[in-house]
Amino acid sequence: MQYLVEPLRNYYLTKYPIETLFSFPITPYIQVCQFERGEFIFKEGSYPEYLYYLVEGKAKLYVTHENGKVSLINFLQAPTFMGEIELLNEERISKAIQTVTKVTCLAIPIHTCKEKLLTDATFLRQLCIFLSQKATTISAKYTENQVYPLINRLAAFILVSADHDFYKEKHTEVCEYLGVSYRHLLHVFAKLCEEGMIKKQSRGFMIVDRFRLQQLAK
Amino acid sequence: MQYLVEPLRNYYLTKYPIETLFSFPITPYIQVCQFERGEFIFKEGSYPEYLYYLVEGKAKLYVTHENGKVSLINFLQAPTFMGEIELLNEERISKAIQTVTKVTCLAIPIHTCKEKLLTDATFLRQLCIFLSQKATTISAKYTENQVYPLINRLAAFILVSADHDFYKEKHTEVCEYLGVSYRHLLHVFAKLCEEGMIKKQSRGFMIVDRFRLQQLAK
DNA sequence: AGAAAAATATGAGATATCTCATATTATTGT
DNA sequence: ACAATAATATGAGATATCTCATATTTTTCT
Repeated sequence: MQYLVEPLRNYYLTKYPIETLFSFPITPYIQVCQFERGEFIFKEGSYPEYLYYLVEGKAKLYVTHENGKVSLINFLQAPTFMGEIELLNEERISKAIQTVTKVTCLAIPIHTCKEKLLTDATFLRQLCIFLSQKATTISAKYTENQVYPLINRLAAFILVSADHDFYKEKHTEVCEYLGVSYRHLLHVFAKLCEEGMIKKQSRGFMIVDRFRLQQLAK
Repeated sequence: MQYLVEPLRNYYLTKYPIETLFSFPITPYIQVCQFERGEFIFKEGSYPEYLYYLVEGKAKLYVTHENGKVSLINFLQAPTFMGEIELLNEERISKAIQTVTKVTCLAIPIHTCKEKLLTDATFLRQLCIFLSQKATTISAKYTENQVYPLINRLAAFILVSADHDFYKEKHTEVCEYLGVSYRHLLHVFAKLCEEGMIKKQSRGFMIVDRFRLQQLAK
């Protein structure tokens, strides 16, 4: 991870104006930082020093269970806060965040800003909206996981993540996200191919029958 | 549902002081209302008129899927807000809330109070804390659902919900809460009995080997 | 460029969970 | 008190999903 200095710092602050989320001038407090692909933004167990606002790149939020299995709770994409739960509850970090691509964040130091933040109605309102949407998304995802078999959820996932009818996500990430074993994920991919809805290519799958895929996804 | 009048209204307002959650005097706006067991507090699809604060009783929050299955997302117990997500996002209600016992709520009319609420830092901060805890609870529940088979989760559930080593929850509710079929829930109860960890009684189960149950629950 | 690590692939067998059918018992409303 | 409704119970068979083992290919690091 590295902190950006001027003029780069200012470039990002201008490109992603964050002041509107606060009722006081936040810019002087903010550091702009970049994480390499694969770096950890938060590790389970520590206390966060910054509240981050992700502006570029993609990261994943996950938890490691006692039995060693990992659940990928969500992919995080701009714009999103990270570390807000710990800010509110003075807790240790219970979920790791690791970048998937190079990531740029605006970092608000908790030590110096906490009091200001927790009494700022503008910020708190934004945070409420953000948190409520997060809760809604997560609970929707998991109730669906529970009620539909993988073939339906995978059809839906292929549709939302394909770009120009071409799907190329990593199986290793997707099986954690959808909460199934790697093996089973491949079984179901094979089935969708057999049924002629998608077709395997060198580095991904081509959607060949969008209509039937949509029906499966419901 | 019925609204309580004085002196009962005042009795509840005194017993459950809610003013501390706001920076302005909220009491004049509040109605106290009671729902009978089994009544709906929210039905999917409508817009809420009140933000409720549950002070007595127990309710369940659930969602009905397109395939007709129902997921019980969470049991709601005092103290908790209901309808806060719709207040923040101006959305239709996407999750039904039905009471499990008789329920008493403090009801804040959205129509008259919305602006005041959404600019009140004290309230917003409380709501942020509430929402973040809700998000944490729900995501913990579902990631566990996904990673542990029912026998482990049921062991844990029996331990937390038993009273003096006696478990007497309704199977019909529990299978929805744990996200499995009724049939499968009973299979696993039978298994725990066979293994001698619990023992069936006329209207519930007695815990007879707490230690092994705890090991299963991990 | 070569070694190490990560991702992909596939088989075989086990098990967790579901669907549907049907019967009995308890609870609730009138 | 009785009818209606909800909850409990159990069997049989299907299927969704997991575990483990192992091989190949691709990507990353030095």
